[in-house]
Amino acid sequence: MLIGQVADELDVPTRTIRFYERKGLLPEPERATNGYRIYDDTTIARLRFIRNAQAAGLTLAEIASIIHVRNDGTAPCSHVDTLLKTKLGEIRERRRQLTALETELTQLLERSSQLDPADCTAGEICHIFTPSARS
Amino acid sequence: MLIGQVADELDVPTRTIRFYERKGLLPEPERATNGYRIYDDTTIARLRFIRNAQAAGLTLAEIASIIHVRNDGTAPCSHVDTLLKTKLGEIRERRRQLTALETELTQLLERSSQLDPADCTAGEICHIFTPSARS
DNA sequence: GTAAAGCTTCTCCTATAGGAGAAGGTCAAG
DNA sequence: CTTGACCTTCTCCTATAGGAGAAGCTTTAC
Repeated sequence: MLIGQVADELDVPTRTIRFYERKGLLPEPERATNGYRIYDDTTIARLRFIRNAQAAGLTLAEIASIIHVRNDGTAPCSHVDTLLKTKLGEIRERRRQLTALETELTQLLERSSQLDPADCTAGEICHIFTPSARS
Repeated sequence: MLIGQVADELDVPTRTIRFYERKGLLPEPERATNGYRIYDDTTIARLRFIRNAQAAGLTLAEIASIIHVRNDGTAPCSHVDTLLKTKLGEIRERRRQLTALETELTQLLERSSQLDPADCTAGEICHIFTPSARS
């Protein structure tokens, strides 16, 4: 298959396939005599794997690390397990931050609804952000 | 004050102050005869404002837009209010996504704990991500 | 035979918020 | 008079996941 056919089948831009190759996510493909890349079904499977891993929130660098372990001849399962656990921790932490930010924003909006723009001076730019002195 | 003093007072790198100036977040300061930037307390206030707005999750571009409105002579309160509401929506959406991702990851990890690495074949890279056929 | 579509490589660009280093001018203290 | 600390501008680099365009082959179709 040529790159365009692979691209069509998976609905991925050809640019992305070359990009993955540069990043080490796809092996260097064979070339036809004219220099065109030639792929087989293993590439399709590989691209599907990448997509699944991305859906789990892994970055391309992390996905690449999985592939490298596999290329070393080892089943990357335990590595994947570690990655997923770490990722889960990151997501929970990020979610905690967003929750805090949501609270903060809600308070600012509440505050905003009670302030009069006429009281907003140039020096503070906008008094919605000015820490209130109320104890 | 010279840039280093401002930097020390707010615990911000001097590079960041120049960076904000380039981005239009700080006005071009006066210069001493030797070319050094000279600041007064309004700059300190401005930097505090930027920090508060950043803490509310606004990007520097959004903060710049607030400052521009203020520079046009208008109280930016309603603009800020709109920005904050939009931001709140974004945060909620992002949080929803993260929640979904957390569920997905939890399931993958559950799955991982039940799979045997010995069954993981090279073609699929790692079978943890292989969609299970179980109905 | 020519036009369109597909392929190749090259380089730069996007947004985000700065960080890093180079090369040089300036200023205060010893 | 020199050293160290401070300031100046310039340019490139970080991570993320590609997107965009240029210039040039090749292949397919009419």
